Amino acid sequence: MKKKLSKTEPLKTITPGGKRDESFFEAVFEVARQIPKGRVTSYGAVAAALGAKSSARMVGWAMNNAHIVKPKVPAHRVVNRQGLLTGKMHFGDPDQMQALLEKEGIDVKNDQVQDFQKKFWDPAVELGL
DNA sequence: ACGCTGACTATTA
DNA sequence: CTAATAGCCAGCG
Repeated sequence: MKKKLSKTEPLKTITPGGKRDESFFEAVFEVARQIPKGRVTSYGAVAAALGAKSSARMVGWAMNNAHIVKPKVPAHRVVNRQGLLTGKMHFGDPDQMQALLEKEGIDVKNDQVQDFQKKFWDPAVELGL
């Protein structure tokens, strides 16, 4: 992270509070909200469920709005393919993500989810896709 | 309008 | 095993 002087609020096209733009984000948020407590998924899995498996980055980018939109999206349940908490630094407090996961019964060691594959929740399957 | 950056992933060396 | 590279798509200077 070189430097983040961007004071400007990211993304206004989503118009939080006034849902109307059915963008890629809403789809991501919807899926992310379906993640059961005590489960985790990956950006690629969500992207794949949306039909954009190649655009895992867009999912992560959408997550950037997750803590801005309502209702709040459990972005802490979304990790990378390795079960690594890559986005923990975006929660305001890096420890918040891990704390939330552990609170839900997920073991996290060194920013990595233990038994990730066992706790993995695939939206493409669970949602009947 | 062009180029850089990014909460990713898979492939190749 | 780890490191580097390409593909991805949208926002921002």
